[in-house]
Amino acid sequence: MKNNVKVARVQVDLTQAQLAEQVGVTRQTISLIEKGKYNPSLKLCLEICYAVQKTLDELFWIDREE
Amino acid sequence: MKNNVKVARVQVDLTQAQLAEQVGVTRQTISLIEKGKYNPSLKLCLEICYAVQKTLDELFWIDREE
DNA sequence: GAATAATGTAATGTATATCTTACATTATTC
DNA sequence: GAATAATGTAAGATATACATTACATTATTC
Repeated sequence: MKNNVKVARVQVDLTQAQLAEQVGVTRQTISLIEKGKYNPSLKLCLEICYAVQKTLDELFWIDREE
Repeated sequence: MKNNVKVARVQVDLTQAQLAEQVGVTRQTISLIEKGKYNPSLKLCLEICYAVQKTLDELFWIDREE
């Protein structure tokens, strides 16, 4: 499972801490999601999409190779 | 938070039990997700998309009215 | 290059997604 | 309409997303 959260976050000029605050989680949670170490909840994914102005499909996908 | 899982599942002619087996969870989990009583993990959402041949954006969205 | 901001990550605690088992209700089939 | 399939849901157990606190490392700014 992979994601584009980091790229999208930088594109809207947010730090991890700022994104975290906007979506209502801690900075650590954002960090772990960007690193692919968490399997985030749908609700959090949708909040992130809203904050970075992307769709679910643009941000998240299954990488069936790994 | 709302979803179209039930409609999409019926469209591909699967029962809750069949979809559950395909995505590797129990029937109860599918039932609760369709009812909107769970906030499923991204991984499970992606598995469901694959099974019912829909994209994340087609199946899941935030309903900001409720 | 020193100060500061941003990010990585570890330990421990909590909330909740999901499982297991079980039974009740509703829809479908003969 | 009786039998069966499909679905709803409840109780208790387990795994893990996420919080909290804290510190280390890396990037940025003056």
